[in-house]
Amino acid sequence: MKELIKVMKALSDPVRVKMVKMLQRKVMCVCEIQAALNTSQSNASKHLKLLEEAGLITSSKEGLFVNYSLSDGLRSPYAASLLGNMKHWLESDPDIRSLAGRLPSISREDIRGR
Amino acid sequence: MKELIKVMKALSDPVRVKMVKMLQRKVMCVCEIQAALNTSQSNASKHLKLLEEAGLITSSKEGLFVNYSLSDGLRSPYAASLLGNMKHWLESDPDIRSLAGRLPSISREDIRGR
DNA sequence: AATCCATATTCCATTAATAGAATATATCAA
DNA sequence: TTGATATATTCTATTAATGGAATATGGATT
Repeated sequence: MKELIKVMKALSDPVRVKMVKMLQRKVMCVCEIQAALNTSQSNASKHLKLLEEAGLITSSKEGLFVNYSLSDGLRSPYAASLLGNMKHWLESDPDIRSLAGRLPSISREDIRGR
Repeated sequence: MKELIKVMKALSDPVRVKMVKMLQRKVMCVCEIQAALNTSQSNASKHLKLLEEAGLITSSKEGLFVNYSLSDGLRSPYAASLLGNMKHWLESDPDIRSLAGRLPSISREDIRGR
């Protein structure tokens, strides 16, 4: 029960849902996610932690960067099912479409300058 | 997006998840649900309202009673998918099994006396 | 070593969620 | 109409969730 609640709670926030939708499109580091969502660094980091604890995403270090990607779902059947749903959900949502459109122009190399 | 968040939030609380699991087994009125969950009347009523607003359950009046049942999911594709998942999720959860076991002995006729 | 940089964590304030008690509403019975 | 009953709503208090600023951590670069 607790595990299910954790996954549901993780997907109960617009910021985190947007993060999942972004990671469906590409692997991203924290600073890229932060830039895409136009939020604070701590906020991005905290939301990502919640998603990871729910088994929805995973992280791996690459030098100073931490890359986040969608989970394979092996850890949580709830996460696996929901990730399957999320793949087609919100694909026509205006906010998600615009966010997805901006993704190609967001790269870690460009971020510091801006 | 808002609609999805509403459904996810609705299923992010143990009380409401238990309500859904109970309604998978039989149609119940508020006082039966309240008795099964051993909570206050206002609490039961409020949680049910949330579930209904999310499109997960529906209600119909029968005299003084209000019967709640699972939604057919026509109103919200998110609710429909999640209800499908919930059908097999938590079937072996101890709390849910014990709750389901108690259901047959809970009837509106008996409640006032106890 | 000293510094820089990306990320994580802590701190603090604000808002949302939850619960029970009290009250309001509506329907049935006498 | 009066009273009883099931449910909904309001009120109030407590806890959880959210967000930004500040700080800590750890790896890379000089």
